[in-house]
Amino acid sequence: MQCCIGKSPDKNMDVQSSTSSLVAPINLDTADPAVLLRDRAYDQIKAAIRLGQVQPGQPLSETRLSKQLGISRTPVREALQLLAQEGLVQVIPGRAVTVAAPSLHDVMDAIHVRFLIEPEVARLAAKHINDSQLQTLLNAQAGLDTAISAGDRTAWSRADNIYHETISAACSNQLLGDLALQMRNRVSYLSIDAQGNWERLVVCTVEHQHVVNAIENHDSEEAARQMRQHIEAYRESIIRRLSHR
Amino acid sequence: MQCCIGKSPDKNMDVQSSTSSLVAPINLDTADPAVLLRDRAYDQIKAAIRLGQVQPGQPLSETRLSKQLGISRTPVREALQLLAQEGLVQVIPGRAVTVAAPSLHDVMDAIHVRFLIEPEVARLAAKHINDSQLQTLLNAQAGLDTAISAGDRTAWSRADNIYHETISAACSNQLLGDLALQMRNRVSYLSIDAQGNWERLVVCTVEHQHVVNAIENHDSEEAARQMRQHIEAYRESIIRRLSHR
DNA sequence: GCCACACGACCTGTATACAGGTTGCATATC
DNA sequence: GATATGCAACCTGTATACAGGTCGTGTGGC
Repeated sequence: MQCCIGKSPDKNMDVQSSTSSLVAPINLDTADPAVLLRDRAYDQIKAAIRLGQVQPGQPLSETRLSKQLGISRTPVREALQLLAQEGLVQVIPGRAVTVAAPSLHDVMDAIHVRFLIEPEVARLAAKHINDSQLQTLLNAQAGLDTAISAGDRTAWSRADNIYHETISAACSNQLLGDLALQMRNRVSYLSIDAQGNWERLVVCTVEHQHVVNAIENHDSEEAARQMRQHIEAYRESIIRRLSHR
Repeated sequence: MQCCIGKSPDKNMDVQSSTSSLVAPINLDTADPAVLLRDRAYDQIKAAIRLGQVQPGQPLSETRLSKQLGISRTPVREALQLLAQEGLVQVIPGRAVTVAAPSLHDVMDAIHVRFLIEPEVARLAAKHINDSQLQTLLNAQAGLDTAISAGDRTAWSRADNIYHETISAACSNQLLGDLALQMRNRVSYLSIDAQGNWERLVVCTVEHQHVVNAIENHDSEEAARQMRQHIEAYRESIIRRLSHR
């Protein structure tokens, strides 16, 4: 049961109704009109899911979202369908759209795919990365280190995103890179992952460093090997966390 | 330039206009109303692309498709966005939607992903396939053989689809299986692939048989190995065909 | 004969309208 | 008090309306 869904809606307040706003309204005046509303809605909803502002299983009503974003249902609906295709939301036809709540089996399936894909992404990145991308990657790694020193989970997560996005972009196979990011996004917002214990983040940062080192040395095989180890450790950390409950 | 696009449309014939129908209209009376129009539009458009009834690069106007299918633009638009996500059509925002015309580089990227994914699909299928799926697979293989004997390309293609769909379904990782099918669909409609020379189809059928044998014997490693060889041969056949031009 | 420009058909992106269907609550009945 | 039933709000799926923008064609000027 969600706190703000059963509430009787104020019919007079047609925009930004009494429901607590899970997503910020889109400012139609200042925003670049060339960017489609659909894409902006997509970004906002995706961010809300990734930040945990809406929980897995929670319904995402098109009507409500369109009011909160200050746009019509059409672009919201299209954004939700994109997210459904990526596995972040689940559509129950004719009934509801909810934040996806993948089972443990689903999570393991996604990790399995990551295990197949990401070592190859790292291998290719080590071969094809350019100077600017390498600099971004090194900065991201530095960001991870800093976040660990500062004990800042949010900063770590931000740097981690840049880290993965940079490697995916550097692999010279856009399809493969996009798939890698998608597989990651499929599970990264789940509490099982996002709130991983601090010790794991520390270890993870070291693993990331190993991958970065290999990429910096353009050592493809080593990069793939390190990434494989990283995914394997990630998989085991999730299994361990589950068995602890 | 398409033959029927520049034609001045007959405003009076509001449905099924003079444009030659690339997709058959959806019969709203007989069809199951539980199936969404979006999904039926998706199936029809996808089939038209896969059958080569619309060529890569050719524009797919929402308006025209909705008239041809006898439904409104909304479900057509949603179907096109699904297809765009799967890489079968390309959206040029604000301008047009066209049948995707991937470059050689794009094709090679997709094959690279298949090379990573499909051997694992075969490996898992050999482990997890059930009796009914195995029977379907054996039937599909028999269909391939029959089609080769009869010299029937269409029948071969149909059996090939069932073959791949069955293996993907049998791999017990739905995400992985779906990805495998998607990667295949991304290129299978291209003339470079679909009209592969006959000799290749004969060899391909033998390769398929090797995979089937391994799966039937539940020999995972051998299934993976055979599938790897199959994809590699496929890749080389495409390179060979291109260098012949 | 060639180029610039204006017009018009068409198309996409977005908003809104309409038609079922579902869900949950309140009331009535046993 | 527990269960059945009816109602009302809401929601999705689909259709339609509206607002720009794009592209090709045809005409006028040079």
